[in-house]
Amino acid sequence: MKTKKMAKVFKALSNPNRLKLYLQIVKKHETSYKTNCGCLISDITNSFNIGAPTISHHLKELTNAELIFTERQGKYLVARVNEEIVNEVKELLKLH
Amino acid sequence: MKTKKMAKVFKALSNPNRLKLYLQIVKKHETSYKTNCGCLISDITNSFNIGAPTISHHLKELTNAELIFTERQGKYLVARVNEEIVNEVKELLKLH
DNA sequence: TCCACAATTCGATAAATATCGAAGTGATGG
DNA sequence: CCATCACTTCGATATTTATCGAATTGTGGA
Repeated sequence: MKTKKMAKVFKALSNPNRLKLYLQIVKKHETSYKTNCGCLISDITNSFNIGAPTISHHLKELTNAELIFTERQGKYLVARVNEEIVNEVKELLKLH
Repeated sequence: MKTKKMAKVFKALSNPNRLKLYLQIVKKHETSYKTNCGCLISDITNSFNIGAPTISHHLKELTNAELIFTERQGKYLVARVNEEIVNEVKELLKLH
């Protein structure tokens, strides 16, 4: 069932704060594209007016929907965009 | 705030049944593209195993997110896809 | 070793939502 | 007219969810 998986992706993007979070990760991802160094979450956290537990929760949702990958680098958490799934979304929304 | 509007669109697509509903409308839309005759809801309703009130609710959500337009034609309700907003979504998800 | 910092887990709560059945509306065909 | 059909509205309910503060874990630097 592809719709179910896609619905999950849309749900992950359906909260304004979480969408903003995702877009930030995308943006950082682009900025650091050559080095592929990913995106430090702590940088983002400070620019949001929601608490760290909530950020953590949102990241888990994004990860669960396979929109991002996260990886621990020592003290910090690094996020990377999964471009594959974005392409699936665009494919689904293709109009003729 | 564009993210808020887009989050609403994603929320509208975040329920599996509602996504399926939307995709059906898209499909019918394509089928009847030349005649631009839109999509009869009652046709769709019968192929879903959820009640009419729920369908009605979902249609309102899709309309509210501006993903579709609906129009009454006598006894029936006709739905049309708003291609404009799909393009906005694709624009937002554009990776570089 | 201990402190400060980044992030997670836990428990709680208020708000949103998907779905239903029953009742209501409005158009059509007999 | 009246019955039927397509859809909507209403009221209820169970589930999900966004967010918080407090406590916890784990890492690196002093």
